[in-house]
Amino acid sequence: MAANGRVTIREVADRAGVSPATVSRVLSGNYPVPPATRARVLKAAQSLDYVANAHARALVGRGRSMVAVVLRQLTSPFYAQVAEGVEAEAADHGRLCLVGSTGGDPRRETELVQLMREEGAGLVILVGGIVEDDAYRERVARYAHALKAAGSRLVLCGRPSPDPDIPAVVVEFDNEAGARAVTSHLVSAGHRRIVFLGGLPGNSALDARVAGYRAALAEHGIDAGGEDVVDCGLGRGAGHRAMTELLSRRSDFTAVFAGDDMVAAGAMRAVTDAGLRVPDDISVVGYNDIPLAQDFNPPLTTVRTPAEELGRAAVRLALRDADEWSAPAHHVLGTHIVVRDSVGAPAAHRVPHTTGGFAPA
Amino acid sequence: MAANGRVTIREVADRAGVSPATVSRVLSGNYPVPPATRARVLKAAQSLDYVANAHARALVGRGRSMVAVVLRQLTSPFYAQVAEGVEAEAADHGRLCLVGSTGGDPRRETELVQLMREEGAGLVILVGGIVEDDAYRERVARYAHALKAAGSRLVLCGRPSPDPDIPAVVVEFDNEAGARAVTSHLVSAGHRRIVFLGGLPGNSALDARVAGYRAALAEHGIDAGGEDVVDCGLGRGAGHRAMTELLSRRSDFTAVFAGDDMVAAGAMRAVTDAGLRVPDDISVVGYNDIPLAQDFNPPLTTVRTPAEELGRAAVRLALRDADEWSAPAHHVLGTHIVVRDSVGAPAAHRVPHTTGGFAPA
DNA sequence: ATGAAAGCGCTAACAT
DNA sequence: ATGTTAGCGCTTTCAT
Repeated sequence: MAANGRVTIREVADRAGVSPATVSRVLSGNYPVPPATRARVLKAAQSLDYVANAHARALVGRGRSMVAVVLRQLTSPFYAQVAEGVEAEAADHGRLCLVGSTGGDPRRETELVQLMREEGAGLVILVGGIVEDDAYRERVARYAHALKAAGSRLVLCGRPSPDPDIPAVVVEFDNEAGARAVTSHLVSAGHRRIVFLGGLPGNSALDARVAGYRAALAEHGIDAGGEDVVDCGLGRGAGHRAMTELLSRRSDFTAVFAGDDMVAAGAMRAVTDAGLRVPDDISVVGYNDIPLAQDFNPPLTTVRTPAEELGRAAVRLALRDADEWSAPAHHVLGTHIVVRDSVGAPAAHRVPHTTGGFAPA
Repeated sequence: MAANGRVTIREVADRAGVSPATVSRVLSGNYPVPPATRARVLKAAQSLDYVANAHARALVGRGRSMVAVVLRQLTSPFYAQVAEGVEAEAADHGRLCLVGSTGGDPRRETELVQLMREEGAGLVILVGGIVEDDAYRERVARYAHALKAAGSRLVLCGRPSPDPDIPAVVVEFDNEAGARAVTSHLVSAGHRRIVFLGGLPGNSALDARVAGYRAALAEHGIDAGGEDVVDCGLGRGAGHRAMTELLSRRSDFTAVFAGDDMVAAGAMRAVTDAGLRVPDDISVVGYNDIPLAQDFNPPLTTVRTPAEELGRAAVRLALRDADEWSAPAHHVLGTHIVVRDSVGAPAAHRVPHTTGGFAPA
């Protein structure tokens, strides 16, 4: 037995009365071995409960490399779905899945990419929108080139490539189209004053949603003052706080477009806390269609983004890409709006008065 | 450059004009090296963008082993929280985290444990309740011994050890106490006929909750017929289906204790669909206190199980255990009930009539 | 058909 | 202070 306690191929060989080379041949199965010896070796391996040492295999270039996912957090329903998709597709390809969460800290992200490189991950998947500043662009370019040099691939999942020339596979949603669709839905229901809750300037995903929201408004000839997007960021808490404050300051809007479903959850709770009702007093739409969106009060009208498929596509494309030595792929997945009960006609009593004494934080 | 494209320690050595051993010494930092050479080596490594090969390190026994989590699925809010705790604590110990989901398939579980063994994971954490049959007990014993033989540890997280003698660390909640507490809460509110929705015979966690529920009822001198626990299993869908059916068949109960919050979500939706209200017509309590429980309609009274702490404790204890070569640890984490708005007084119009024509499925 | 030997990238005695 | 050597567990020529 090896020093660390693991059974080695050597011991199996001894037990079976053959050389390590022969054991390797039957275990790898890529070389013809007479059934008799083959059986003997297999029996020896089984009785010793032998498991191959993945590190040794990797060292000689025979290991299946791992798929690494780096995300902000696992407990966000959206990220969890993406991670699940990644894991499932990785499993389908016989790969193990390494995860790391950053909590949104760029330093931790760099550290994780480094660790994944040490580990020889074949795919490093960065998931979720982030604020795209110069430092970020520079970082991503570094990751991509370093990974490529080592024969691995960087995958940007749910965020655009900062530069089309960096060697990264990107898979994302058309956030702008989705946002335009829900906004139009709100307008069709009669709403004219719609606030966007949950902007995060610099964040690619949110910026695109804001752009879609503005585009839809413009299409319908509605003039949305800049003050109609509240940059409170994401998360249930942020939505609750921002909505509470908004309610105390303004009464000129009849609908809110939440940056994502968690923000919508917080916002709806704030509406209820204020003694108002959704959708009678205020309509709300969200984004992502997390599994529990149908259990909100009322069930939430939102945009369905196939999160699990995003994760699956990330590994599928990157793996295919790696096999074919082809050019970096760029895929965008479609989204669609799912109508439930959180949108109604605008409340008659909430009259628009453009001079609402409101100023952006 | 190595065949696979990675920069090796050899190249760094050449570039710095020293031997590989010297490079190793400065990089590992566990051996005094004069500042001058040290700087030279560091510069060379940096300019070559060298990253150590974790496999080579692991092979010589110098790698930090990984922490592996095996769970049913990542998208369950409860499991996601546990996984997040595991990842966080692993990170705090400088360990990377490997995940695998089984979808509840024992064969996949075995396969994953095997892969984790190949990978040399120092900790293999099995999370979540399962149905405990003989095959399961036998499997877990095998895992535990195999892992121990290789110097690793098996951790049972949120499930009891099938046998106190197997070398596994176990960390779990006192499900019975938690269930007894919420049940008592319901009884204190005046409820006498409470159905338990979401039993799953053989599943350790659910069985314990059912036991706690029965114990509380017995304490209060209430005779719960065996027909008051509905074995519909977990998940939102199961809860919705079971509750819908229950509502169509019986009207003699005034409260339901859902096996977990997702079941509660489905059940509450079913109540609403039936034109009834929570808690006016029927009171509902859940289990786990997932983050969105406060956003249910109405906010859910439930039992808080510190899921993230469960995950953290799993790795903390197992790592400590491994260091000290001490005996297998067994920890149970406390839970507490959090009161929100889903429990009210029993509806006067829902009169108990014990002969409800109801028969268990 | 199967064994012996070299080597993957790294670290740790053991020299010098 | 630093280089040389051996060897971790495995696969794979190259012999036999």
